[in-house]
Amino acid sequence: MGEELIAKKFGLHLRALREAKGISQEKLGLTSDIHPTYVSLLERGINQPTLSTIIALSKSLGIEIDELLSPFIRNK
Amino acid sequence: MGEELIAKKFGLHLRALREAKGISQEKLGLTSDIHPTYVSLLERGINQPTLSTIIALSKSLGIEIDELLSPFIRNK
DNA sequence: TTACATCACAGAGTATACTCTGTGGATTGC
DNA sequence: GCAATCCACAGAGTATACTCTGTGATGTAA
Repeated sequence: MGEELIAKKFGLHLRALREAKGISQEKLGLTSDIHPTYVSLLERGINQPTLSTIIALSKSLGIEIDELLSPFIRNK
Repeated sequence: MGEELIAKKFGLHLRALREAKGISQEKLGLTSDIHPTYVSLLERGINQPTLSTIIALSKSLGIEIDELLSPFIRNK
């Protein structure tokens, strides 16, 4: 799987999870200590997150890491 | 959780998984297309992986992502 | 001893993750 | 109309992820 595809899949899933929570990129950025413009970059699949970013996002979204990364895990 | 602690926890776990498989950093690097010296940096907790690196490592180790990231997932 | 495997580590370079400031478009509600 | 919210996006900067080459230490086996 190419890196671009990985970033796109992650971004779409992140956006879906955030919208399911009904919060804005701005608010997600505040609670996760990630710059809102970077949340936008992640959701659009332009950049891909590092481990600490993944952890911060899942914590801020109130979900486990394997749910945030479920598109990359079989049988989930 | 600080970024350094995250990198250290990940590194220790990665090393344990690799040694459990009985393969060298060199071989893991070859099969995952990650430079062996970088595998060393990850295992020593000096750097932390991006999502694509996490995916490449788990695939090369023959495990799922949530097993590679289990130190950061509750109830695992 | 020699040779080989495995790894830590340094140093230098490139690519990209991430921050920050700002602009502007598309809503929505007053 | 105006104001406010939400977001895409540009541009510039800093931090760090990642590659590559090389050296040396350790252990093990011929």
